[in-house]
Amino acid sequence: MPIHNKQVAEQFNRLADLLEIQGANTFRVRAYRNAAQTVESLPRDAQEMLEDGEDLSELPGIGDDLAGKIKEIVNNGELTLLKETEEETTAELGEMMKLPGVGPKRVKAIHDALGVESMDQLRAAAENHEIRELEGFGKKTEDMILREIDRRKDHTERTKLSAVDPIARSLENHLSGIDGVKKVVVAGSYRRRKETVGDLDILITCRNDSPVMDRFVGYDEVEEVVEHGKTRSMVILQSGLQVDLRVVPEVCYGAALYYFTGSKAHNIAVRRIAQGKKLKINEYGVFRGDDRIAGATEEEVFEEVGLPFIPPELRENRGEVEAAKADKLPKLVRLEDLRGNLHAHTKDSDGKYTLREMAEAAKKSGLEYLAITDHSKAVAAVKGLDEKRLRQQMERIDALNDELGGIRILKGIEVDILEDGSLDLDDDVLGELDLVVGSIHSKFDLSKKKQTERVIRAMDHPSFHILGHPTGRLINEREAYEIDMERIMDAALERGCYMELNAQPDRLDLNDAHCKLAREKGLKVAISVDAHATTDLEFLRFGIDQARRGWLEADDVLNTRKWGDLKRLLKRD
DNA sequence: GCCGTTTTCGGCCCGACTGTTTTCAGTCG
Repeated sequence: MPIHNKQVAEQFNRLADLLEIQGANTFRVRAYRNAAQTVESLPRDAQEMLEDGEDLSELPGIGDDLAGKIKEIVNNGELTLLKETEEETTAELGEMMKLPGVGPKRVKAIHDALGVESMDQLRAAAENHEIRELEGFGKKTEDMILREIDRRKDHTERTKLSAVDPIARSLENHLSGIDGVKKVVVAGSYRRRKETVGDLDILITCRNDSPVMDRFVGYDEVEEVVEHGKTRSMVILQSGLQVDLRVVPEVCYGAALYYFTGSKAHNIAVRRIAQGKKLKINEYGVFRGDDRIAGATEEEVFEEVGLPFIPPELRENRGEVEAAKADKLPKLVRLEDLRGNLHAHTKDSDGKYTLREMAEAAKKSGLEYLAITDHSKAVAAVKGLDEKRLRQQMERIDALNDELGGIRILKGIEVDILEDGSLDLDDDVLGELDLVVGSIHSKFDLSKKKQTERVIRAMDHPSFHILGHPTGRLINEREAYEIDMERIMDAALERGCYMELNAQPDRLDLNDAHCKLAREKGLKVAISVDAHATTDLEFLRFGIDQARRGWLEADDVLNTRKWGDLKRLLKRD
């Protein structure tokens, strides 16, 4: 049975929760949490790596013990230590710790004093006012526990970056307009442009007499004020999103921005380097002894630590600190580097606009080329094109290219990869196209081996160029299908095929780790919006965000090239 | 439990806010 990294990470996290309740060494607990994070962000399953004979103890934060435990989970599906700990401590206590305001000490106190072992019992104890009687607890804590139990159900998921973007922007506007406010910036995973965001961390600088904190907690969209302090406040918006606001002195702005941008793992790695130079970094600055020697800007902070500026998107402790030390940071691709888009639909299949409308929108947005890639006939539900309709569309594209100046429309298709790996259209017509994107839209549940071979067989086709949305995942909705990404990438390299980074904010597929893997292999990636409407062209920026998180440079991206150069790259022999 | 240009033992980030305290513990980020 395949065991995925997510399951390994889950077991480590559960174990960490329970150990914490038992009062285990906090650093031991942290070691499990760090390991969970490391494993989850690997581009390949640990199971595969083990099968290939790789030594997992070489991974950062994984020693002999944890490597052995990963092996145990992969081989047995479960971890003996976790099972034992769950028996000693009751598995559901770990769930209680996820309630905001309830940590290991309080769970243990409630459990020991009242015998509470489940969420239902916790609610009953709170409703019977048993909790407020405990030492160290009171009415407010009891009320909070009840409130958080109710909120828990609809508050578990992280929010997609694209959904958070407009919320963050209107908050920024609101705060910028308040009297005395100088700088406003959203830090955290939002600034790192992570595909999903847990909460918003906003930093501001302002005059001492600015009413910004009161105006923040009084913002229209605020549903609940969790904290309201002088330098820090926290609210929950009607959308369910949590927002933290911090007021920082101007001399500390850079240090605070750096600190609150994270990630935590990255910050710790850099702080270690600082320690080696007898420096201390915190949100107030870089200190030598009691002297603040930097802090007003992020650049200053990096300079004092002796590192070049590391772009926020890279700050995940995935090798960027080592790369910075060696002065080998990538020069990340930018939105303005993109010259074209290689995946777009029209009304001929499931797009919302005509060929001409899509072409004009692309031209207006400054693109030099746009590939029209409607669905093929297998996707009958969206009237996918057969050979005849595709040829008609190709003629219309030729005519449009003669008429329109300033943009080139490429004749393409998003052809279905059928279950056996064959393509859904005749070889002849595929050979006449400028661009063939091949995608999977059916049979998501094949075994990993079959799914992988299906895709490789599709890439054997001499007209195949780019694998569309390579894992099929939909963020928060559908898991990736089982596929051996490393084999797929190696096969693509051998055949002269490429990967798509689908920039639809619901997809962002390839993910960041896969992009990094592609780059390491020297496999180029197309950043494509998969546009179904003229307005979708805007989504290219989400693709760029993800590409940057995946360390991609302009040269690693197919569509940073002029059409003439791209055409040569697409030529297979 | 991890890790090593202070190292194989003894560190591992630390400050703000809240609620419960009457000087601080717990939690969070």
